[in-house]
Amino acid sequence: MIGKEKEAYKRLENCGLKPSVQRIMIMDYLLSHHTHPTVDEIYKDLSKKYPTLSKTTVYNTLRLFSVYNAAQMITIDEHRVCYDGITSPHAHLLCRKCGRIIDISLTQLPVIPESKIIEDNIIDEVQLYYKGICAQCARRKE
Amino acid sequence: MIGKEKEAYKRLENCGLKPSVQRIMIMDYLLSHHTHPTVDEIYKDLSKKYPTLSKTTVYNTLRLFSVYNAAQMITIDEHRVCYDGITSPHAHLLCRKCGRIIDISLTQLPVIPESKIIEDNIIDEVQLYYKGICAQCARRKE
DNA sequence: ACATAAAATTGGATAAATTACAAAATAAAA
DNA sequence: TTTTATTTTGTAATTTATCCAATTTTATGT
Repeated sequence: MIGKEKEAYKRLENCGLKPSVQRIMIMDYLLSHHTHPTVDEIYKDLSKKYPTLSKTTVYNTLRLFSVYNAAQMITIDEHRVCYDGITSPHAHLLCRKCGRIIDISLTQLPVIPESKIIEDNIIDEVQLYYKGICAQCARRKE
Repeated sequence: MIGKEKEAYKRLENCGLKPSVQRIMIMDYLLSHHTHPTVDEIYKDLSKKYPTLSKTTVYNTLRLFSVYNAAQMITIDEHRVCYDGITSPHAHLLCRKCGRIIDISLTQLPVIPESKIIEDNIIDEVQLYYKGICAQCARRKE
């Protein structure tokens, strides 16, 4: 296993997931592409190097990651689910112009506890989504 | 037009939307069902009383509502989009047990501005999603 | 190491959600 | 009323995601 994949391997271990070739490959993709990729993007990219990879495996694996908190499932886009290898809390912005999903730091924002009881509901996951125009597109406008 | 639909009519007017029969019907449904219904639920219910209603119309109309801020589009559930006739800011909880979407008041929670510039990004919509177990299911557990 | 059991992956079929689009109906304007 | 614009409808097509049985890989016990 090459060095780059060490981190992926560790993440899987830490989350209690057996590190198969496919899981390492997919986790490594998430850790080296902070673009909030879709299943299809990951599948298309990885199947270049590993042609027997099944799309079902990509679906199953990413879902598994999100259940085991090894990755975040993002549902900001009504059309498709995206994934994020960064599991520390932060918000996401969907740009209505370019369609990209941008990370927004929570440092200046109200801190939202990851786990909490609110009105007797037991919360185990929080997602804060913004929609609008990203900084890049806002500049390009003029 | 019966009294119940007056509110729907007004909401459409206020949001700059022409009040057609279908739009009033769909808006009225949202205003009298605070269950965060899916397109399919709305379509199935309304087509009982109005059999020629097209599902495409329901899709188009709800999308229109969300663009004109006459309703909220909710993408907390990865499988389908839901709609909410309440446009004032509040959070949503998806219960992992019963699948319902529950409204969570923001009064005790950090206030999240509806419109703001964050790190040069222009924000025009905010969605705060929680996942976990709703109070009802949590009680039922024992 | 070998046989067996368990877990993970594969790929094709299938299902569900959503959109495209052109025709028909309705409403608005001239 | 005629014309024009808007809205609705219904079918077909697309996209996303899941099901499932066969295969492959990994783990377990002898």
